[in-house]
This record gives sequence, structure tokens and C-alpha cells, in this order.
Amino acid sequence: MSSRVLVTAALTYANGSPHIGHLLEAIQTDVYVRARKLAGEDVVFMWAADTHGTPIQLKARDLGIAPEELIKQIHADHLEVYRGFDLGFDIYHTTHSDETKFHAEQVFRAIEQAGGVETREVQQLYCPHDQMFLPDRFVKGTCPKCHSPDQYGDNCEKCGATYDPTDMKEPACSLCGTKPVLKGSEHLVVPLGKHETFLRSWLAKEGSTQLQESVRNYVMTWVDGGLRDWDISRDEPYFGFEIPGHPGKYFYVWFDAPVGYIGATQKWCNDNNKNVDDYWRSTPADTEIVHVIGKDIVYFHCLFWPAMLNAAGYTVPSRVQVHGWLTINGEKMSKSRGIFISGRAYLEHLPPAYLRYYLAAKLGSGQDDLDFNFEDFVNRVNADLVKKAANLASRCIKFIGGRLGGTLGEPADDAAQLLATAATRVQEAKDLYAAFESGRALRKAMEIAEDFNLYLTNAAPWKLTKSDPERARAICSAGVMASKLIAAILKPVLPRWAEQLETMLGLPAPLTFANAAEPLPAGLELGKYTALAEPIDIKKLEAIMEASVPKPPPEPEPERSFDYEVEPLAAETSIDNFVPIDLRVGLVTACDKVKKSKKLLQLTVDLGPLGTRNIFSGISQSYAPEELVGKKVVVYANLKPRKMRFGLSEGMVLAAGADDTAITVLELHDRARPGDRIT
RNA sequence: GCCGGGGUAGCUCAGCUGGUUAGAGCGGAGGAUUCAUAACCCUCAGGUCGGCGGUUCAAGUCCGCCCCUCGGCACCA
Repeated sequence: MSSRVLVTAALTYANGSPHIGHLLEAIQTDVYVRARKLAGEDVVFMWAADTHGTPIQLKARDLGIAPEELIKQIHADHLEVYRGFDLGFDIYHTTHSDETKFHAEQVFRAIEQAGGVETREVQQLYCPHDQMFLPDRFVKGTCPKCHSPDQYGDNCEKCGATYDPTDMKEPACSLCGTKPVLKGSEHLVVPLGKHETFLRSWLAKEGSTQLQESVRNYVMTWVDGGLRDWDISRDEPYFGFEIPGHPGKYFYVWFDAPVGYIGATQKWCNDNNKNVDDYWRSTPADTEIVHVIGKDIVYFHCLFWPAMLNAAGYTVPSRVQVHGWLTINGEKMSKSRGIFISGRAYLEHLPPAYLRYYLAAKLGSGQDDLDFNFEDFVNRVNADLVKKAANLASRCIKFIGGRLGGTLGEPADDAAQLLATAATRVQEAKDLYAAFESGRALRKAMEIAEDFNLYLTNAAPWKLTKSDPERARAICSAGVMASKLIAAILKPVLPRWAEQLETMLGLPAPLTFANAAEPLPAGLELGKYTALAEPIDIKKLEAIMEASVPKPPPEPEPERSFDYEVEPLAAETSIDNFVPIDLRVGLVTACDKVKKSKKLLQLTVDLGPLGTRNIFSGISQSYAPEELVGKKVVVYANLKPRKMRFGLSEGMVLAAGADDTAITVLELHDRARPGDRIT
């Protein structure tokens, strides 16, 4: 066992408030940390907000405030929400800090001195109006392949072509519309190929790094496919740290973001009289470094990050634990479609314990996606927490309090075996937690509750209050003891539950995995029972989701503001340009999903006297096929038929919407006749 | 197309290195009980363990092929 353990959750990007997806990871990390602490290990949870990069810079500009001000506000918000969920991090720092800057520079200098940094001349689009180089997604223009207008600088959503923003026709800055110019710039790159030997050993199956098998395989495909150079610099203006010795160049946000882990540790060490080198200049055998991340950032944490650390002489991670995505009622989260839960909205309606329990109960060590299902949530919380665990404590403590003078006795002999099994389960749970198997660990607690609820029913102490009160006391005392063991297992997930029970039982010391099985003294005066968990109603969850979705502004302000952007208005034109476009009323008579296609639906559209058409439309992410059947839609009917992979598309169905998942097909009133021209 | 994960009772899932009549939780049906937060306890699911072949004395459990589904990649990191 290492003498020290340092755990991190991924840094939350400081451009918004944490949502339930962030909380999944935070809770997973917190449960892991608390469990290992409860096991008596020296564990710290180092965390921070990720504050640099173009999106934050631009958001601050839109709000008319300095980026420093923006991230300060957001940091405060993160801290409040995360504390609200009882997350036991030792620090929630920020990457925009002296400590992170210091270590980012250290890492960079070390790599540079070892000859690990090279320069490359990069030609990039530059907006003379905004006076900045434009990342690919900030360029809009016409696709060089299919000539669709208004596509992003990296690929075309219409034809799927990929290209360089410099290849686009009529490129424009997406911020101001100005035509960007091509400008050369020198970038600093780290040729990752130089670190291949190290990375292979770090990733090796036989090595000491703990990685999920699927993660290891995934990363190895990158290594085997040839490691590319990593561009670590960005030109000013860029919200971040200037690179030492390279004026006007800034660290790319992904260079300094993970260094935020070290920065947070440095700050915490400064404040707590510890030595940062014990953590980050140690050997993995001496200090475990465990990163909990989502599957989107595996690339950074399993390639760049260990390579950087190793090259700069820092401790490399000993474990990277990857989790999947959170879906809500089986659907991907999406603010625009109202499928979204913010941490803040949750806290306004429900106690954090339920979410912590639900997510921890569903989490295992795999990286499967996890569904937040409302019905399941209510069932699980009510059945496990309320009906099983809380009820066991309630029936025993209340029984002793109400009928037996509130004094605990020795646990009954016939419960000894069950209590021994329960004590074993606590130890098993400890190990399960350390393996990120919180779901299984919690099951152990429920097994204890099931055992003892049954035991109590069979032993029926309520029949003995008159005839044999001491026997009744012994039975219930065993139940109280079981509740204590359950609370120990629940403690990493439900710290407040454990504290409440500690108070009711008047425990001399906080519960740990080690002391959980220590007997309670006979003669102990029990405190009054206070409810450990209350049943919840599914309506609460619906209310939370509603409250999470940004509401439209109550009254239109003099200057209307929108939370979305639309394409700029096309150039003015005459009616002559409209005439050649023949739009017709079409009745959708059949509609099916296209196999092997993510976006397409295949429609059969009746144009009345003009016959029927087969039309493919990229709206499958917004419509179920059956929704469209019987609808009257607008068809661009003289559009040249287009051969697609799945067949011939004979026209186009008109629709509105920027996002593939939020498209609205134009529908006509029922009195429109199929085939009628639209003018 | 390529790479991964899945496909086991109505739902969510356990089933490790193959071995008696395939399990749990939830929901549902019935019953028992009243200490407890209408809580607890008992009984009830006759499930082709996605399909087809194969290995074996023995296969959800190993091998091959196929189907379905989810995710990732293929452009960016």
C-alpha cells in the first residue's frame, strides 16, 4: 500500500454551472476518496476549475467583463454547488493561479531543456477585426466540396467533407462576420513520438498502471497508429499563461489544465504545511495518483499528461479511472431539448443524499454509460434507503425507546452469526469501494438490512415485551448493531446518514471500517430516533428538470437578447430568384428509419397529381418516423434528384433548426392539397 | 468501414478461472403481520440465458459465423 494517495476528479470548465453529468464524476470520486479515508489511508482529493481558453475569453467578452471576473464568479458558483452535494474535496482551486502557472512553467522548461519542444510554422486564419487567430470552429464559410453555405471551419454538416478552414470558400469570422486573412504564425509543438517508449511502458498490461482494459486498448490504438506532434501554443490574445521565453505565445488550455491538479496540490500544501514534492516528485510506489475522468478526455490523460509528467520529472499517474456518460431517462442530455438537470436546481428540490446514493448504487468500475431514470431513482431510493435501511434503524431504536426504556442490551445470541456476516460484508465493501465498485459495496449494506429485517420479523420482539423484555431488548440491540454496520458501509456515500446514527447511538468516535464492528456497550442510553431518509415523489424530479432548463426571459427587454445564434441574413435578392424554386404541398404517407444512418429518415411523400416521391431527410435525431406520417409538409419539388448511399432522394423537405437534434419540419394546415404549389 | 461494450425474468442488472432443478433488486399478483417511515415478512416469474453451428462427460459461461443495440474512431483533440 502506498503511503499517500492523491485523487482528482476532472477539472470543471469554468464556462457554466455544474450539471448532473459533472456530479456523476464528482460523486464517484468523492465516494472513492471517503472510502479510502475511512479505511484509514492518507488520501487527498485535489480539485480545481479549468479556466483558460478561447470559449471563456469570448464569453467574458460577450458579457462585457474581464475573463478574470468571469472565472471568479463561476468558481464561486462551482464551489457552492459542489459543497451543496457534500463533496469532501480538500481543495477546489483554479487553474488561473500562481501555483498552476509556476508548475506549468516548470513542466514546460524541463521538457524544453531536454529538447522536447520544437517550432512549426502554421498558416492560420486571422480575423483583422477581432485581432485574433480563429480556431477552426470559429470560422464559417462555404463548403469547398458541396458548396453548402454556412459550414464550420473543420467539416461540412451537409456533405460530411472534412477540410482545413483555409480551403473554405468565402470564409468569415463567426464572431463578427469579417473575412479573415491567412497569417503565418510560429507554434510550439511537443513531438509525442519521442515519448513512445515511455508511454508503452506506462500503458503496458504487465506494468503497474491501473487502467481499464478497454481504455488501455483504446489508447494503444493511438500509440500503434503513430504518435503525432502536439501543438501546445496559442497566439495572443488568449486567456491563459504566457509561455516563458516565448513572448506572445500562450499555453494551450489542455497544456495547463491538468497541471491544475499540481497547482491545487501546491496551494493545499502551502495552506496545510505539507510538501508538494511528497506527492508530485515521489515514486508511484510511494504516492498513488488516481485520476477520475470521463471517456471524452482519455486522450489527454493517458497520452499527453503522463508523457509530460515523465519528461518533466514529476510523478506519473498510477491509475486513470474512466466513467461513461450520464443519460436522462435514456436520452442524451440536451439543454435545447429540455433534457437537462443542473446541480443547483436539484439542490433546490431534494437533499444531496439521494442523488449520491442513486449514482453510487449504479456505478461500477466499468465505463458504461449510466442512465438517470426517474422511476428507477424513486424506486431505488424508496426501496433501499427508506424501506430497508432506514426502516431497520427506525423499528429497533423506536422499539427500545418506546417500550424498553431506551436502554441498549447485549445483542441476542441467535443473531451472532448474522452480525459476524455483516461485519465481513463491511470489509468486503471496503475493498469494493477501493476498486470503484460502489454499486456492489452498497449492495452489501442492503444485504445486511434484508437479513435483519427478516430476523426481526421472525424473532418478533413485540410479542415478548411483557413475557420476556430482556429477550426483546437483545433482539432489537442486534438490530441496532446491524444499523451501525450498515451506516459504516453507507458512510462514504451518505456521510450525513452516518453522522446522524453516530449521534443517535452516542458513539465515542466517528465510524470507520475498522471500528464498525466494535460492540456497543450494554446499558447505553439511545438518543431519540431522527428520520434517516424520507420517501420521495417522482414529481420532485420532474420539477427539477423543469427548473434546470433556462426559461425564456419573462418580458421582452427593450433590446432583445437571445441565448442562441442564427445564421446571418443572406444577401438581398429579387423575386426572380424565388420563382425557379418550386415548392409543393406533400403528404407524408410513409416514413422509416434508414438503417446504418444516424441522421436520415426515408419518407414517401404524396404530391397528389404529381405522383409520389422518395425523399431522404436528415431529421432522424429530431423525429420518430411515425410522427411524420399523415403530416402535410413543404417539399422542394424541382430539386435535382440526388443519389445517396441508401437510394435516390427526389426532393427536399423544408425544416428549420440549427441543431440536428432540434429540427422542426414545416407543417401545413390540413386544408392544403398535396401537389399545390407554394408561392 | 474500423475498434470497443452490450444482448440473461415486465424493468435494472449479478452470474469469477465451464459442473447439481439459471440468480438478485424493483415492479406486479396473492397471503401473513403490526415493532417500524401504508414500512417489514412469506409465496408466486415456468425466462429458447440474441441466433446458428462447434469443442466437451458437461456451456449464459470456451471457439466460429451471423443478427440486433449502444458508444468511439474515420476530421479534432
